[in-house]
Amino acid sequence: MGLAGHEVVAAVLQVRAGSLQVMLWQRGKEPHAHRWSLPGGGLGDEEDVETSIRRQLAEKVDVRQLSHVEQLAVFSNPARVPGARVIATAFLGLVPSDIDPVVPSDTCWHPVDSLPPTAFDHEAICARARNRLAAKLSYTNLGFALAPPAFTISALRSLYSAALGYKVSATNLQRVLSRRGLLEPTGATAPPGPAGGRPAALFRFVSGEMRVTDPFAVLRPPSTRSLGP
Amino acid sequence: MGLAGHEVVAAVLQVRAGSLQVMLWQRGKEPHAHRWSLPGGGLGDEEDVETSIRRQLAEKVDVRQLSHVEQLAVFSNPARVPGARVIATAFLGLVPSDIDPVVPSDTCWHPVDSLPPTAFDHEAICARARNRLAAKLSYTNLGFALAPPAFTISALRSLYSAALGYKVSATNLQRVLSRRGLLEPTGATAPPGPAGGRPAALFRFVSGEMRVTDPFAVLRPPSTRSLGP
DNA sequence: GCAAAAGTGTTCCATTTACACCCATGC
DNA sequence: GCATGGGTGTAAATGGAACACTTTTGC
Repeated sequence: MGLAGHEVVAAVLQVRAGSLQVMLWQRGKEPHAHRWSLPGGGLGDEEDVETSIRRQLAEKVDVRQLSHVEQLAVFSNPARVPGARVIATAFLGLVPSDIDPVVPSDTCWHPVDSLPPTAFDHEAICARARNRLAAKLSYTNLGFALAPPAFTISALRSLYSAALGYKVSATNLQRVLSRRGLLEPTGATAPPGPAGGRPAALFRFVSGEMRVTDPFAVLRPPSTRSLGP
Repeated sequence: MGLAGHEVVAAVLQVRAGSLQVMLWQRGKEPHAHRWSLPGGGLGDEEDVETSIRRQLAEKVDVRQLSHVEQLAVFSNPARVPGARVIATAFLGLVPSDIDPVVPSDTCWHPVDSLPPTAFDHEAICARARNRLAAKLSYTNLGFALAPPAFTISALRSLYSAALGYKVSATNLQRVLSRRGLLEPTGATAPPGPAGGRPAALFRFVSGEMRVTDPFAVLRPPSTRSLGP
């Protein structure tokens, strides 16, 4: 194993059954036996932290279809884990809602709203992940990482509502994302439900790479003429 | 020294002489002799990364008056430094424009626009620091960390212009910051210059702690009545 | 009085929200 | 036909940008 005293962990989030959930595994041994823990582990000699967390998620829990991975922060409190000192680089990982990864028997998903007893500082890491996701949904195209390849606007609305924690209007969601050029219609439609109703058009995200779409909320650079240096 | 293979470094930024500058020291020895480097060093046994970078800045370069410190990211490319592997937690540090820290003779300030040859990945870290500062000036009260205890609006305008890299209007700057409740008049005024002119009122920032002031650019929660879950 | 710098009032514009209305389908 | 969900048109509100105008000083 590579660098001693350093680990990488990830809060992998997905919207499942209408709520935002995080993947946790239950520890079998001390310390913190039976508590729930984020996946992760040591850093290899030849890998950077992002490569490492992707490898470990793929090896340990078969999460290969991450639609987005980004660094959150370093957690370095000397007492964060008992025993020899370990500092952690924490990541946010996202999985589209149509994927159901095969996970080991000690691993399952938990709503971020009601976490079971967690190990170490993993609750704080989950909270950080959640906040980062909510913030970026507002000013980037990160919705692509929660959504399947094609979706109706109302399906997208549920994803955003679950991730943000409050109801989002389908009308305005479509308008905002369309005006920013993030959505395009696939041309196909979804069949209506048993109760009838107009068939919903299917959309896709134009890009699968994260991009900032609302860079300057205020204090924009002057628009037309230069005001000088 | 504490944890092997891990260091903390900081891009300390300050607006000096109308431009945004970063504090760098010139390396005397290999590797990367004569190149310019960010201050930092190893992590002690009993300190977390933020405590560590604050200690090192205070010890090595007498920067005790940091108005703001925040984590940027971990830089972990296995080849980022020659020899034994070292990963770095990078910080952004800010110093108010009225402070002139005493720095060692090998250390000086450089405009972030025209950096000298830098060591390792320190140029990328500077770029990250700069971008973070510019972004947070727009949606937080972080201006307090660049400004002296009391200042005129046009002085504040220069600070924002230097940090953002483009001209900011004094009129709108005052309006935006006042509406958000970030500024308050001290009651005093600054004397006009030799050419005359109306004396400028002095202002201060209400808070010296960073706070997000513009949390939802779009996709706000519904305003009045709840739409249900 | 005049120039210079500071501050305010007003208008304009972009964007988002809210809501009413129209559309397409199953029964 | 009518209930049900989907989509659009449109008005209202928000908030920032631009710019003209007033205020206060030095000379």
